[in-house]
Amino acid sequence: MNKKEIQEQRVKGYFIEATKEILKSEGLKSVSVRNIADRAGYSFATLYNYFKDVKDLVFLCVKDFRAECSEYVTAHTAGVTPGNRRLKATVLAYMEYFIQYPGIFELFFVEKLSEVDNKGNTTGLVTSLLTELCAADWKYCIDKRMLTAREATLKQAALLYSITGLLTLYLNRRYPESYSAFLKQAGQLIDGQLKN
Amino acid sequence: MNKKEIQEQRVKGYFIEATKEILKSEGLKSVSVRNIADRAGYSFATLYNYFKDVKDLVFLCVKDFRAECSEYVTAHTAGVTPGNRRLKATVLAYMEYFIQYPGIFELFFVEKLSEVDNKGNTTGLVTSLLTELCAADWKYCIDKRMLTAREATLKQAALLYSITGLLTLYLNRRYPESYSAFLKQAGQLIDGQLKN
DNA sequence: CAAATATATTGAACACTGTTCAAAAAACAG
DNA sequence: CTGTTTTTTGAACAGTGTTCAATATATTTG
Repeated sequence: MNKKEIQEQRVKGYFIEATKEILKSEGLKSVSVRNIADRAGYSFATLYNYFKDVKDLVFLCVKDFRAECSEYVTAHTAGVTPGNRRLKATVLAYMEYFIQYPGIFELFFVEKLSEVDNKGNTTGLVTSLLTELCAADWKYCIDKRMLTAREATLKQAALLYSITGLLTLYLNRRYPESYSAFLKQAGQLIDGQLKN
Repeated sequence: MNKKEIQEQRVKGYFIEATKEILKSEGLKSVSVRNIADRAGYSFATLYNYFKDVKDLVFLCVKDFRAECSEYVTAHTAGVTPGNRRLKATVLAYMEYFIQYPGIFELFFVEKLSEVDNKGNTTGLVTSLLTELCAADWKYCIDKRMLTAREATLKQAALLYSITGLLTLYLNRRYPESYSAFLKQAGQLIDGQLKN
């Protein structure tokens, strides 16, 4: 039945929305079956009629947050000169988003998936985001003969790993100790990767 | 009394040893108060007479693992030509150690500390390890006029972030998908950072 | 050595976690 | 309204970390 499917999607949406709210406000540590269900207005047991387990539900949020992060970055880099300038602005905005929502960083890069969740393919969604956001500017640099395609691929990978590492250390270990020091490191990192 | 202190350190050692065993074999997910106490031969309640909470105990393992990792790396880079060659070998051995013990990577870079645990200063122990292991070779490169001191500092930081990010993505998201692809990325990353 | 005191160890209890399942409630069909 | 199907639900179970009063073990004292 179509009606059933619509209603099912609606209820699923309530649970997903509740989970996203908790992730953005209190973070991953506060995400629990009872907590989600309370916010969604259902019993905790109802959750299991719509999702096979809580991890399944949690990782369904990745798609939405990916889109939100994408919008955040494009909104904060509108009007910046294409090429290296916008590349740097893009990466900085990307980091800003996760600094603002540490729970989403945890969800994207830290929290273990349940088991073979090849369906959602979280890894692909997560790792392709920065690549996608930078794609136009890498292409710009290649077209302007500032880089070869191979160099761009290498730099893009290096940038993804560096940024992920810096965010990991800052969010989990407060390293560097201050936000200004973090920003300085981020700047040096990006400049270092783009130079030459 | 000195006798009391010796005995206290002994019992503490039993708990720490038990925790380290679990971390190396089953990983962080299997570390629980009851699990540790069972292995140590005590009741779970006894643990709280020696440590303020389980996180306190867990992070006391960092010091030992740091030393172990250090030994692992120096043992696996003995006889390698100093400079860029040994720098690369050092970083690769450093990664190997965490690939071998993913639970220790989690402990070092992921697991949240309880509260202000400034006493143990986990962050310092963790972030200074790679720096320490590479120090002699950076110095070598500077002395040989291959790098300026400032360049070395920048490259050292970039390397720490890249390596941490690559390990994070590989251990938590299986990205890249195979170990051989991971090693290839690691090689490219190190070469890229060391070049020029 | 025996009694009194101090210390160490312990299990019960509490509040949480995720998950399952049979019973109750609601929706739908005839 | 009755009978059937679907949805929702709380009880229950096995886990988690932590606290605390009771017990068992050492140590000191008479």
